[in-house]
Amino acid sequence: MLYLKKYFTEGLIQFTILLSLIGVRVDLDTYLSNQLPPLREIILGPSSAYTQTQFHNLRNTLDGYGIHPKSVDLDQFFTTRRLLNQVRQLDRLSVPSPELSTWLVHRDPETVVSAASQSSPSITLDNGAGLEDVNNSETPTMRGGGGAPESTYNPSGEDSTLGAVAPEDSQEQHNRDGNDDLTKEDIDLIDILWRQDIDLGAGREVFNYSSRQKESEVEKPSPEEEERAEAQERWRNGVNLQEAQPVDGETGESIPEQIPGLGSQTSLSLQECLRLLEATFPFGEESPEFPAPVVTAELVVANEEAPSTSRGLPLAPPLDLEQQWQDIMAIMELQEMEVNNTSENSFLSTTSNSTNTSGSTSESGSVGSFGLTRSSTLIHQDVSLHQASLPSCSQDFPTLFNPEMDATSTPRTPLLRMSSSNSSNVNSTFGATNLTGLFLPPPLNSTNNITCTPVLPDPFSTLLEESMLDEISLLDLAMEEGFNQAQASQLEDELDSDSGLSLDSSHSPASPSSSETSCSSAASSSSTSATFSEEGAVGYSTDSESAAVEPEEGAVGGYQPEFNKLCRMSYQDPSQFHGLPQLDNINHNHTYNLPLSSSFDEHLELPIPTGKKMGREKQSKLKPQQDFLDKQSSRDERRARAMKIPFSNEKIINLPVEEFNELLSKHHLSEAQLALVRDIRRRGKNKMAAQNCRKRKLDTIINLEQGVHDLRRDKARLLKEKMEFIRSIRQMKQKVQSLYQEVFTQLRDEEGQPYPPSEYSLQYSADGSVLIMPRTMTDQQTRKPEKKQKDKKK
DNA sequence: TTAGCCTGTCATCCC
DNA sequence: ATGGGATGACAGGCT
Repeated sequence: MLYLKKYFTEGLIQFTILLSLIGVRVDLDTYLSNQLPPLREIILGPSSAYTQTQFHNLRNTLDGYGIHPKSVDLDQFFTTRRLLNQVRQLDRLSVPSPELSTWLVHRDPETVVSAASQSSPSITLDNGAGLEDVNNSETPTMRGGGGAPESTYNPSGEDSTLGAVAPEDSQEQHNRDGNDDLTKEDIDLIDILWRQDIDLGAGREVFNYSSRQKESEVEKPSPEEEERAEAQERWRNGVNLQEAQPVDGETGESIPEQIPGLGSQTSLSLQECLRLLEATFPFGEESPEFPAPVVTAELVVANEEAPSTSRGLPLAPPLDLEQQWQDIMAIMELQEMEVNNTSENSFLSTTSNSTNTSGSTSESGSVGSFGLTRSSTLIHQDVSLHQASLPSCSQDFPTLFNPEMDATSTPRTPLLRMSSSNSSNVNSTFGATNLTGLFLPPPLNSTNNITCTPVLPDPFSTLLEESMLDEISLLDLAMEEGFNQAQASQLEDELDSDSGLSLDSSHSPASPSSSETSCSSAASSSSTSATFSEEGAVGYSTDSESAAVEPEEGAVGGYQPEFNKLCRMSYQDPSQFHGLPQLDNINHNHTYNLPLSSSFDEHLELPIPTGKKMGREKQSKLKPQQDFLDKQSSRDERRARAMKIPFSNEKIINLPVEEFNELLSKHHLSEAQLALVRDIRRRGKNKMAAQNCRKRKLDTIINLEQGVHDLRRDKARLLKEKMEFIRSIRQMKQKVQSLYQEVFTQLRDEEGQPYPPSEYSLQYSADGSVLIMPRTMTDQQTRKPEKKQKDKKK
């Protein structure tokens, strides 16, 4: 029971942490019953996957997670997994560069070439004419990947995938060389951005904070500081933009108190919203002006609570960029599920093409990064850039760079018109492919248009901001619940980085959840071949790994170290393999650490390993290394051989206790031999136990990763819902406000004079009637609860 | 040469 | 008391 408790505790604690971090209350039962069967196994107890004799059955499943992490074909599986993880990482990291390169490509082929070779700083994204000119000639290049003189891009799907990440190689390398924190990407982006500022001759003052950082960057600011700066700037921009909205700053302060539910409730029903609205937005309480949106109020709160942490800036970045992007990415993922309209090829063509272009020289690479990094920093500053990149859907959301998301970026023609340098062009630019339609329900979109100032005309900006604000509110919530910001972020960092897990929820073409698993399963099912070793383990190697074995060595039965790699697992129950069609023809050797002599003497029930089952490297190594082989034989094998143990290590280890004792009684062994045999048995058992233990750990990690992915998705969905509700609330508030104005202006006192709004206001009474009251009275009534709430906050 | 990973082994706890 | 499973820690080999 203890281990069960342990599993439960482990899973529960980690998920509790996750949930607390995310700020989403999730019904665990739902996950246990529906979404996370593996998790259920973890929490409720060890599953069959944890027993040595049954996880073979899982080999047959198509799901990658069905392949047990320590299954015998896991060599192939994890090799594939590692590679795919790398690709996945590249995919994430690369998002920026390819996108930017595309910009250059579209601007002008010759310019691109020159940019690639000379890193021309004269390139400006505001040059609309250039983009227009290239429109006709460039479109086929984007789609087909051919024709572009500077492109060496291979249009094949696989290559395009890899090609798309080619420039990220350096990034990946960089990542590998540096620390492995996820936020490193952001740091890299910032770094590139700064370099681009200089390269393009852009005034540093364009990036208020970044430029200041840049000036001091000669002294090499730490990556953490850079990241903070980035987040800070984004956040401050979010603040400014929010404040720029037609919002009454005075009223904005009271709103958060009025709608406390929003902070702790990430999912509100419409009725709840209405109820909240009614309950918290009494008529006439405030000035007739429209009160500040809730999100703004939350921002204010965050602003007040966030201590200044760096460089005298008053505001600290309340949220993690990576987290931010992942959230949005998850939202996009959600959208992707709703709008399943992909066009990977054209997307990949574009990215790959641009990849090659930007990758031709280092300068061009940095130039290629310009668009993304710049936009990522200037999402709220440079409207034209930002909007211009929106059709591809990736400039604002670099980590969302995802072919599956290409539904939003499929039309290329608008992209070529993205030369608009003012916000008025946005609507025409988006035209039929307006992302708003994908992202927001039409009514909400209209709401957005109503409530947003021209500063924020496009839905992505709003979305991003709101997502950020949601993050803020969630963090606030977390802090209210006992998490301080540092703890929360630290925890998140630990979860995202230190664990070594890729919590990336992106669904790239190399997405682990799909391609990786299918790849591995395919490899294991289609090209597996059974291998047998002296250790008695059954191994599987793919064709690529298969090679001939030296017959004499097989006959000798020497334990081959490399061979061991294919035969890491020892299994006790060969019957588990029966019933698996693709494994029917597999012979099984369940000996374990079989001593050479005994294996020869007893002629175990297993065939001599054939050369086919040996790895290629083995071939090259085995021949000249007969002595080496002996050395590499397991110590127990050698000991058993030396002690002339008359039976195999496999028997020593795997026989049941009764049979084992019987075996010992049959052979008259010396004390030393008996001790050795028992040691061999103990070590063999422990070895398998260790394998299972590690396997279990891996399983847990994988399941947790999946769980995190699911939670992120849920979080994104909830955030999206919340945003929609907020928009609805805004809309309703506006309606209420207009109604209020209309009613108020029509009211007349006994003398037929209108009531001055500064002295009177309308109040809802409990019975639904509307009263006009002097403001002095309403102030007295409303201040009391305000005070109470303020006290509560403290 | 070094770091990271993998595996085997030991010690220990627990059932 | 014994066997054995689970797991942290460590060492050695490999890449």
